[in-house]
Amino acid sequence: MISSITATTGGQPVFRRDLDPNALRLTRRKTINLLRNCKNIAQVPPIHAKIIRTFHGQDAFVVFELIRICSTLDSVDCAYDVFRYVPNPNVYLYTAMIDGFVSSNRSADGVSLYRRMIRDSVSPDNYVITSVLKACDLEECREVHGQVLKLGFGSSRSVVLKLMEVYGKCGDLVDAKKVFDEMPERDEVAATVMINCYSDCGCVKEALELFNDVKVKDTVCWTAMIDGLVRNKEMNKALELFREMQMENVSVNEFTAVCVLSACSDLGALELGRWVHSFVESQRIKLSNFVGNALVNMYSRCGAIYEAKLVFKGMRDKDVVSYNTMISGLAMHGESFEAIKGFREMVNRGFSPNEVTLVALLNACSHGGLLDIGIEVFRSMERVFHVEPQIEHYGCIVDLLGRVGRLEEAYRFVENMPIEPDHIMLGALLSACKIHGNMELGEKVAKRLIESEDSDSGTYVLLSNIYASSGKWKESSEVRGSMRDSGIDKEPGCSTIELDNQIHEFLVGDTTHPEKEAIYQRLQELNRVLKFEDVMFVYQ
DNA sequence: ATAGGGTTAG
Repeated sequence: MISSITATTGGQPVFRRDLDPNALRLTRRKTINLLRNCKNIAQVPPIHAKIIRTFHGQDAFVVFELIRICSTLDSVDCAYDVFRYVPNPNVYLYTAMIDGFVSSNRSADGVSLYRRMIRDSVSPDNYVITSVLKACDLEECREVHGQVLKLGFGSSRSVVLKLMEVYGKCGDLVDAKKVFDEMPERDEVAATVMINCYSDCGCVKEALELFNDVKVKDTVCWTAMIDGLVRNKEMNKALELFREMQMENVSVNEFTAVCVLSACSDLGALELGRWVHSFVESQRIKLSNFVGNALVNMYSRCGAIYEAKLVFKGMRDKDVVSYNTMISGLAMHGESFEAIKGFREMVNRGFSPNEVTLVALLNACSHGGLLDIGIEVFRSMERVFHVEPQIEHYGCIVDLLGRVGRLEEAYRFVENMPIEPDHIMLGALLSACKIHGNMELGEKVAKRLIESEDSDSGTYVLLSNIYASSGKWKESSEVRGSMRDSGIDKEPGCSTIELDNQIHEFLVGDTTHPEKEAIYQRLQELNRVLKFEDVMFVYQ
């Protein structure tokens, strides 16, 4: 990217003499349109060069557009290169730049730019305040809140709504509620934001109470409540609310469909998912990428990989998320080579794989036992795809080594990693130790897990099983005992299954289902089949 | 010229 400069000769800016105000306006219009049509950051530099020639990088309207385009094209550094050479940026430019930082997950840069703006005595408006609030943590939010009151933006609707939202996101329900209560007209929009605050803080009960108090609820309000329930893992309640919504004749849109599909994915509610699919088609709800991706995800996670592929194939403007969803689904179903094929197609079509793509691809390798490919992918992550390996990627490699039985190597890998292992990674290693019968290493890993205090009941159970299977009965029962003492055995395992549009829920040790005898008998049969298949697999 | 309630991948 070319750096914008103020062209000077002997200290004086040079302006093109042949541009009268009308011509300037026309050129500005044309340039902005050119910028808006850019699909790729590579198309921007020639236009930028022209902007420097024509406007000397000083026309706020054009620069504003330039900053926004660079940001939307995932090139916030280019946007900043433009911004930092503007001598006295106005509040519009600050807003665009802060927004750019926020959407690239660079909140700290957004906040410090806002501070610089205040220091440079540029008066904030309600737009820039809502922008910077998105970047704030709790302390910064309080600071901006103070300024808001001092500067008289306390009655700006968008500012107040954003303040509530950020307080909620930061877990400060008290202040969110305070702002809400102080609003002169608490309409359904404000209530929707407050419902989200409750959901963000895990207060489902309060969210539902407020929801029930809202007199006239529109699609957005219903959708927010359904989504809040989904995010808090109250799937059945979410689906119940969805049915209620339709009985109240509130129209369902693509947002609602995506939320419900996400609930179906979690519950494995294939039939309801299919129903939402046909509902989307019959209601002519826009089959956007959001909906398409949610459908692909729902079908894969409900075990219907064929239908997932069908939806995926039918999507015309697939994006990175579409590919990631499909590759993850294929990996989940053990179709490792299909997943790799999907990855190749994605790269060939010019998409840049991101960190999620690489997790999916590594998972595919792991599930297929493709050690060499997996290691190769991991090694090329940074060099070829410019993705810095995160804990999830390291975890995939540990999983991969563990699965193929190279446990010592996996342990060495963990010890040599530049980051600390988390309980998920150690848990994967632990179960690999159990599967491959490496008791010494298993014991070492389990102890490390329990010391880290991040362990769940599963760790204790596995450690106790490891002791039991090597005849160390005393140690085994001691582990069970310390599990009870630590109160960690309280979390009940839960699973659900959908049958004839009914979601059946089962808790660990649950014997309340009317058909429990038939269910447990069938379970035992399945266990025998699985054991047999496992043995066959080993001796193949 | 800008924002202002709800969505997908691990």
